[in-house]
Amino acid sequence: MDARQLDGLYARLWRAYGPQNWWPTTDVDNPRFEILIGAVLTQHTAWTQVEKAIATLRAAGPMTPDALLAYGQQLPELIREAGPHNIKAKRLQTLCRWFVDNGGFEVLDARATGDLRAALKSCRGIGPETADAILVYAFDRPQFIADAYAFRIFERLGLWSAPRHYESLRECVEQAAGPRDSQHFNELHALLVAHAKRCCRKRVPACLECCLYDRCAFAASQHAPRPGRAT
DNA sequence: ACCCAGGGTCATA
DNA sequence: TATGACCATGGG
Repeated sequence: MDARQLDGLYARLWRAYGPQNWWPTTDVDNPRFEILIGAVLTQHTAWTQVEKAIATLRAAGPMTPDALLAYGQQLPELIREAGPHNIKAKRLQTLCRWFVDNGGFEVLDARATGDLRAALKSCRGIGPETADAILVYAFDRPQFIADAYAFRIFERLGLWSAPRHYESLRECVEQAAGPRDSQHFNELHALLVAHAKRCCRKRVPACLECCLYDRCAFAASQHAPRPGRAT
């Protein structure tokens, strides 16, 4: 994967889907903290479910780390609709404890990206992808989020064939992208998710409605035609 | 009745 | 290091 291929993909995604305005938040007072919560809640869980859990949390009280910690053992019930809620309640409270103990945004904003990333990952339940999502959307750091959608799309475009190792794809894309603004990675990830949801579903292995085919919004793409298909 | 979702951890071998 | 089980609710 080189810069031309990556830029070409980005341009086609942008043309097809336009600005995604991520990360979606509902809290006008402290949207940044809500991103941390949403990043944990959305682990292996549909975003529609996360919205419900966040709405329940907001109805219960302020979305602050202290409030979430104070819920104690009743936090799981408040986020019940977000998939594995018992585990996620613990992860949220671990993250809240870390956030408070490390001085909140005021202090965290001053830390170098690599250091901040390592600190986030030291929390149980915060893996590489969740850490990068938080870095991009809550801390405006330029990181590529190498999620399952990214692997699926890059594989189907012939831009990735190695094993699905998170750091490998992240480094490869960041290398190809070159020096970029956080907004670029913000939009790139959101566009990949938008495209995956629209026409790269998991159960369509041949990618019949994906960008390799004329019927898709990506039809004008410049990548090589599919083998066995008329040019 | 399945498969899947904006993952991560832990126990095995 | 590399799989598999597990979490657990709701939509397609």
